[in-house]
Amino acid sequence: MSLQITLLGYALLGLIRQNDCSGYDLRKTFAETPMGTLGDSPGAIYPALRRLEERGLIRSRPVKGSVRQRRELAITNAGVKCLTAWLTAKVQVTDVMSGMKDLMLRFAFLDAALGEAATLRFLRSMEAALKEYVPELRSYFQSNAAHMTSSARLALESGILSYEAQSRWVKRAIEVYEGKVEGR
Amino acid sequence: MSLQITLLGYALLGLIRQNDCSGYDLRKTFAETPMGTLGDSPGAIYPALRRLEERGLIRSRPVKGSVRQRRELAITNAGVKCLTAWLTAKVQVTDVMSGMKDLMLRFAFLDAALGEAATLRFLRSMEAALKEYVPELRSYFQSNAAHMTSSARLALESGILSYEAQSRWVKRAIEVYEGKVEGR
DNA sequence: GATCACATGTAAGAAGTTACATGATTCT
DNA sequence: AGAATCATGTAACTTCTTACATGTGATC
Repeated sequence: MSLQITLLGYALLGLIRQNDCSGYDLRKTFAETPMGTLGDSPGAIYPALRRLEERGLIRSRPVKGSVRQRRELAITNAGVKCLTAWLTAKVQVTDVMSGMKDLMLRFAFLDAALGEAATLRFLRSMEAALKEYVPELRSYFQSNAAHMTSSARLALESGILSYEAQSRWVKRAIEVYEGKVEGR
Repeated sequence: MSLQITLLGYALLGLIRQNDCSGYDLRKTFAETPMGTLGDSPGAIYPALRRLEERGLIRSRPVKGSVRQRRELAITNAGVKCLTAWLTAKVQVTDVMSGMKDLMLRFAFLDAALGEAATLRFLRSMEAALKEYVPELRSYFQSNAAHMTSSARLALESGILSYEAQSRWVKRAIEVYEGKVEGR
């Protein structure tokens, strides 16, 4: 039973952990922030919430005081545990390969949920994965650039540049958090 | 009827246009190139190919000479038309918002399929979309950075940096193609 | 009185994932 | 002979998209 939780599911879980809120509030959050690309349609959010509740990761109850029909959502202990497992999982090369979106969502929730030391561990793990992947990409580029069209070559270069930009960002972020963790 | 074609569908269409090939060849391509993230499972590819054929965008026929049971795929006129429409569509801000993956796939196919002038048009369209989106992101950052956690702030910065890296790349790519188009 | 914002959902259908199924051919 | 590779597919399941459905309270 249960098995995997989608990115949308984790996003909902992470937001609910930060503040108890309603499904409608969550939709608004998606609509108004750069997280919007995760899907802001009720047809995705409400079923995802129901699944989280079925799995015991959140609890919902109608709000008494309110005149409107509003259900307030709260994370459970099991939910916190599940979110933590996701947040602390080692960053694999395949995670980096499939794009930064998932990783950045994890990172955005990290320090509020688990503190600075955990955030730093995440960043170092991400740095290691990038250090493994970027040379792979570069070596693919060097072997294949010759027989690719200009645009395909440039497209690949764009990917490499973007991972290099991520690498620089990660380095800077580590410095920021090293300062925080050490400087107490 | 028919309606939309997924990114995987366009990827298949684009690859078949470049070289007639089999489903197995396509799987190998996905497995061996950085395009792999589009999905290399037979359960995705074969149904996607069937849909393309049902819509008249590709044709398949068993290869006679070959001993193995192998179907060779070829693009039809309708397929070329459909691919061209996708490749030449104006880049919207929403396209940029949902990530560079789709756009870079389009770009990778562009010059072999439609030549340098079309590639340049695409790049300029993409540049315009980025010029609209990056300031939006920056302004969101400025309004909200104050009440965000450090990690959420850094995550957003990472997104901004990555779009800025894209902007620089696009500028350089435009220069490359301007040289090509003018320098004849 | 109508329309907008709040608030929650369902229904139909498309597409992807994982795992399985099948069979031929080449390599060891 | 057995294993790996070539080659094509199906089945069950999960999830997302788009569009619709429903109803309240506030605003014009």
